[in-house]
Amino acid sequence: MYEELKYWYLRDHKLFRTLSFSQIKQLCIITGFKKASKGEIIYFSSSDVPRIFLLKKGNIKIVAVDDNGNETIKDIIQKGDLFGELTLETDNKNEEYAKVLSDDVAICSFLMSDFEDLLLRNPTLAISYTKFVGLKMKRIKNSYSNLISKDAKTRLYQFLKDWAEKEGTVNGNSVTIENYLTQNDIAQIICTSRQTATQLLNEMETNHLLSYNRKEIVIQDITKL
Amino acid sequence: MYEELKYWYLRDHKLFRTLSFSQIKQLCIITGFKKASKGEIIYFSSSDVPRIFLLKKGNIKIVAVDDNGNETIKDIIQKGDLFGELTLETDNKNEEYAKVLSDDVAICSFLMSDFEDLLLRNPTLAISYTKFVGLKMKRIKNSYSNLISKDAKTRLYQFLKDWAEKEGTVNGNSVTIENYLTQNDIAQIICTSRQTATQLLNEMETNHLLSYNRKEIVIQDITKL
DNA sequence: GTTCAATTGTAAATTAGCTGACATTTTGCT
DNA sequence: AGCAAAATGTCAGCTAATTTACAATTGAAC
Repeated sequence: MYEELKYWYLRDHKLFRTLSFSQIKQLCIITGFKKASKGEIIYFSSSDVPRIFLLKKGNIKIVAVDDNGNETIKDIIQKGDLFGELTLETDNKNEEYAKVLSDDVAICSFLMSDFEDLLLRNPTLAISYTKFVGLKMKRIKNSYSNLISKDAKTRLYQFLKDWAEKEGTVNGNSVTIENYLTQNDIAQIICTSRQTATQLLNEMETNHLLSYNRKEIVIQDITKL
Repeated sequence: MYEELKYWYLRDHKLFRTLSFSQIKQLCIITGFKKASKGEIIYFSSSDVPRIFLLKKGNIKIVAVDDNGNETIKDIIQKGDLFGELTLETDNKNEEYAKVLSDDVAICSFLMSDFEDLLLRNPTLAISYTKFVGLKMKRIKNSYSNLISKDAKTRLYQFLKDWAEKEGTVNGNSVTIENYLTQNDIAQIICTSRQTATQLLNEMETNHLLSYNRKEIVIQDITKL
C-alpha cells in the first residue's frame, strides 16, 4: 500500500500521466520520501547523488548563496512543481538550497539516472519532458525581462498578478492569497530592497488596491492592477 | 550531391553527431535552405509552420518588439547555433524576428513536427536535446542574473569577455574581435542606454584596456578585464 | 565629390531606488 | 506573561544611470 501511495503521488503530476503502472513502479522503487516543516533547510544540489524532486505539498523557496554570502531567491516552488537538476546535467559549483515556507511540506524524489533511463525507454515522455523544460525556460525569460525593463512598482504589480492567478481564491473581482512570504521575500523576488517593497505595498494599501497582513493578501479588484 | 551537402551541414552540429546517415537524410528531405545579406530581416515566429533553424554562417540578432514598439535584443546567434522554437512549443503571440548582422548568412531549417518525429524514434537524441535546452536555460539564467545584480560597467566587461571567448582571435594576452555590433546594439545587450555604453567604451579606451572601431575591437589584455 | 542618414561623442539635469539608521510592531518561545 | 528575534514602517542622504539635447564623425548612395 505504501507502493500504491507513491504511485499516486507521482501519477498526480501531468508529466507522468502517460506512463503505465509498471513504468511508474520502476521509478518508485527508488523513490524517496521526505517530510519537513517550516523554516527547515533542504540541501539538494551538492553532496548527494543527483536527484529530481517533486513537491507534493506546501511551498518552498530555492535560495542561492553567492561568494559574498548574499542570499538570493532563485525560485518559488509550489505544490505539484518539479525542481532540482531539471536539465539532467549536474553542476556542483552551484550553492543552492531549499527553505520551507509553509507549515509543512511533502517531497518525493527520484534519481536522475533512473529518470534518464526511463526517458530512454519512453520517447513520448522524453518529448513531454523537453516541452516541460522549455516551458520553464520561457517563464524564466519572461520574468527576467520584466525585472530588467520595468520599474519596481510594475514588477510588484506583475508579481502579485501572477501569484494571484496561480494560488489565489477568486471572489468576483477580488482575490485572496494565502501569504507565506515576508516582505523581504517579496522584495528579493522582484529584485528590489526591502524598504522599497514595504513602501510600495503600503502605498497600495492606502490606495485601497489591496489589504496586506502576514496571513493573507486580499486584492480588492484584480483588474485594476 | 546537394543532399550530401545538407547532410554535412546538419552533421556539423554536435547534437546530430550520434545520428545515422539515414536518420539525417530523413530530416534533410524537408530541410530548407536560405541565404540572406546584411540588414535583412527574417521572420520566423509567426505565419509559417513552426520550424527550428540552424545558423550555418554569419551572425544574426533576435529582436523582439513590445506593445510600445520598442525593440529589444533577445539573443545574438552565432554560426553553429540553433534558434527558433527550441521548446517544441509554438506560441504565436511572440513578435520576434531575426536581423542579419554579418555581410551574409546561411540558414538551414527543418519542420518542428519532423524533428519531433525524429526524437520519438531516437530516445538518445531526445535526451541530448533535453540537455541542450537545459544548457541554454542555464546560460540564460546566468546572463540574466548578471544583468540584475551587477552594474553597467561589470556587465560590459562580462559581455566583452564572453564575446572574446566565443569569437575572438587570441594572440598572447591580446584578443581581437570582429565587430559586427554598433554601440547601440551592445548597449541593448547589456541593458543600458546607448550613452552609457559609449562612455564606458571610451573610458576603457583611455585606460588602454581596448581599442574600438566599427570594424574590430582589440582587447589589449584579456586577463585585465 | 556631395549629401544624408546612421553612428558616435559629450554634458547637464533629473530620478528611481539603494543604503543606512532608526522606531515600532508582531510572533514564537519558555 | 515576558522576552528576544523577526518583521514591518519611515525617512534623509546618496549614487548610478537615464533622459534630453546637441555636436561631430563616419559611411553609403547618388
